[in-house]
Amino acid sequence: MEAALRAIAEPRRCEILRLVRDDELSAGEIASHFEVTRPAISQHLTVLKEAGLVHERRNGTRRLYSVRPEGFDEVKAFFETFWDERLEALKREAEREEKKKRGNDD
Amino acid sequence: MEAALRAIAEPRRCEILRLVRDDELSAGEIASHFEVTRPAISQHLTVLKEAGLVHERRNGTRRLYSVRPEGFDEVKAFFETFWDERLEALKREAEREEKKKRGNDD
DNA sequence: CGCTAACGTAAGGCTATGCTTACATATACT
DNA sequence: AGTATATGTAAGCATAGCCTTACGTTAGCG
Repeated sequence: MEAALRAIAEPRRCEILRLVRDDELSAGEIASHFEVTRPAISQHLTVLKEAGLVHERRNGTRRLYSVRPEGFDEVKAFFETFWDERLEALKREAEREEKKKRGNDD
Repeated sequence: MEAALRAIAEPRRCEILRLVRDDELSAGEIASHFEVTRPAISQHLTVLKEAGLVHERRNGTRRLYSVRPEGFDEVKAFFETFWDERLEALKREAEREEKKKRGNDD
């Protein structure tokens, strides 16, 4: 999870994700969209892959990258549960208040 | 947006967000939950505040922090539109394919 | 006022990270 | 086998980020 968030938080990687979101692109094609050198992009791709956000498929000497939706699902789930737990906590609090009120009616 | 993602991606800040998600806590109360020094937490709180993820309310000499749901909404919206745009792109691609197929029936 | 409590801010150290220039690897093609 | 193409990996540098200690600031209280 944390790896995925850190990976997405980097602007260049976020841009790469946009590129491979719609099309499956080779490392070279991806790199051609940026000003930085090819190795820099290669390193970003490694980070994204290890974070589970992209999928790598080899075809001959080329490596084709595409977005991996399951990785994003994980992040989305994090945000969902974050608020679910909040609601749970608020509900428990409300019940506690209710009980207190009934116990010693101040 | 990017600021919010970077802010959340940091483990300590993520933990802080969990703390102030359910309760409004003072800077000192938040700091007491961690091993690191109080100034370190203060700096994290500044980052979270500038990212729009927490709200600061002053009460006397204390500063009370609580989560700011709108900040999270922004991040959630990012993920939503990310996939919406993807679907749009896929749809356009499909239509292009369809047209091509009809044009020269190979 | 002077003092204390609860903070934020500044300056500096250390590590992580993003980038670059080499270099290594691996697949295809002749 | 020998060369070219597409790519990852290594080493090193510069900057950003997290932490600590020291100091500034603001609100309450005698």
